[in-house]
Amino acid sequence: MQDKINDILKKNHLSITEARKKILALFWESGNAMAHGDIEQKSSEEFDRVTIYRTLQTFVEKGIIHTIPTADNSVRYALCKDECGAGHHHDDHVHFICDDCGTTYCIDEVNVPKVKLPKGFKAAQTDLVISGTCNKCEQ
Amino acid sequence: MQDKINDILKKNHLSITEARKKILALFWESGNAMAHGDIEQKSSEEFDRVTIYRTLQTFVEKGIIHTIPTADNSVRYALCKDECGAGHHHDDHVHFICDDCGTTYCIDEVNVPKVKLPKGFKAAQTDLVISGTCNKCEQ
DNA sequence: AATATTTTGCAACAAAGTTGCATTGTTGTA
DNA sequence: TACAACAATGCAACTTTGTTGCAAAATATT
Repeated sequence: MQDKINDILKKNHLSITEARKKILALFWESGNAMAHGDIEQKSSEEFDRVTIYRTLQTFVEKGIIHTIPTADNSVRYALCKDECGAGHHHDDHVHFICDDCGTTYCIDEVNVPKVKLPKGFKAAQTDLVISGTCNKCEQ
Repeated sequence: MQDKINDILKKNHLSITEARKKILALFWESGNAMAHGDIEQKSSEEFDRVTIYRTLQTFVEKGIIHTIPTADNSVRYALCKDECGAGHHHDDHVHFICDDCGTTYCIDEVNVPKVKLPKGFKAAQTDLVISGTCNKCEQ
């Protein structure tokens, strides 16, 4: 996995640093989306808060991760599909946020339907955000 | 309009106060979604920041307004359809956020398609968030 | 290995949101 | 309408979240 991570960083002309390797690895291990706070905790204060902010920002700019809209104000990040292995890039995402445990899932099986917008509106990105109860939290 | 506003507040067992009347009126006048900051500006610092936070929170709890997920971390609020006059309540929303001017539109003409989720996932709310260029910002 | 470039951590700051409590405003009742 | 009960507001202090500039450290380039 370390090789894969190095590849991604090289491909994006980024220096290979401890912080970037660790944070990328965290995304892989978790599988789900993570908020800044999650990363801060999971890296057990190994890196400065500022470094994490800047790393996430860099990753978003390079298209390695993407932000997920949430109704509360917590920004969450997840690996872009490109980097998930599927190998095709697109800007449409379906995400499921569990109201119980807060976990954010990327739902890849579902396609975002094309929406016909009123005249003059041009879509650049479409996010379908579904909240409810996940399969771990249902009784 | 003042009557309508009073009705809504009464119906929800809320005291009729200046702050609530003014903030509800702002939502009507604007037509679009508003962030906390917008409200603070538009009420020209008539009310304490804390009052605005608490009022918005109360309105959300009572189902008078709802939050809109956004990819940046700005929480936005909009009137629920119930209170918009359409008279039917549902938890599915289509919103358009302009990357240029930042305006958030509630797109009512479009229906959120029902999405089939993996086993064990139960949807409570579905938000379709589209970002791009609005009809005022296109050249 | 030495230099150029990039990244990091620190400090200081700005913005956003929260909490407790005394004061004020609103409501229901006599 | 006046009074008591209750709810909402404003203030102050605080926490959390995110940003910026700059020197020190790590990484890349030759």
